[in-house]
Amino acid sequence: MKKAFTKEQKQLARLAKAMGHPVRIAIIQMLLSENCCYHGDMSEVIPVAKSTLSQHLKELRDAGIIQGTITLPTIKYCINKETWALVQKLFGELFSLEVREELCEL
Amino acid sequence: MKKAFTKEQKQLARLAKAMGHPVRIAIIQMLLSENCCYHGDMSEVIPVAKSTLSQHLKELRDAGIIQGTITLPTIKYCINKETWALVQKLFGELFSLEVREELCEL
DNA sequence: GTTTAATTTCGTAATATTGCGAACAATAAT
DNA sequence: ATTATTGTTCGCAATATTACGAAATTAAAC
Repeated sequence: MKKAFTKEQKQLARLAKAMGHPVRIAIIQMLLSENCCYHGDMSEVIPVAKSTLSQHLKELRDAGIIQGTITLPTIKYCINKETWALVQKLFGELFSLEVREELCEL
Repeated sequence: MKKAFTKEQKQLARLAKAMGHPVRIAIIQMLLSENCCYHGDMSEVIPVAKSTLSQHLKELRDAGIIQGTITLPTIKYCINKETWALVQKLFGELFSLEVREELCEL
């Protein structure tokens, strides 16, 4: 029987997709290791035009993975802790499924 | 200084991207829980046309996450254990970076 | 009030993704 | 030989992604 996708499948796919680009991985790593930083900080390190960086920041924001606080003229970005906890939970659940040995030879 | 992306950033992005669709999450979950199965088995459960399912299987194959063995007239799919271990390692490294509390209020 | 700084939004182009049904393999069964 | 069975590939259309520079935004600094 065909079933619609579960909420968790959709969430996981959404979050994985948001992480599916080197620029966005770099942003996430930077925010995780430095906790908070600004567009400009990231722009100095990540090899992409500023406007492109903005687009990637927006996608991570839309996925809920990061959040920004306006402290004009800059914007401070950081990881959204709730969403990040969800990311860890959902991927953790997937990783907890053990790959059985027996049946999987090529 | 702008740096090119590291190999790991590119790998992680590639793998995340491959997981960034509900159909592909469903495939991965099914292969993890049943270890191996056939296109037909998945087609009965996953709400998408067979040709579309094939495309998603191909993408997961191209990313190295799954592999298929031909046992005509069927093809048996299963998780690629090496790649799956890499997925766990790379995401694990990302998750091991703790989100610091202090600086991240909205 | 004009300039400066930091970032986003707009416009645009190139490419990629997603989805479907129809047509195509490749073999087993009749 | 013909017909099922199981998947894949093809052709096509709609939409989304990625990228860049130029223009717009917003408020502080002069």
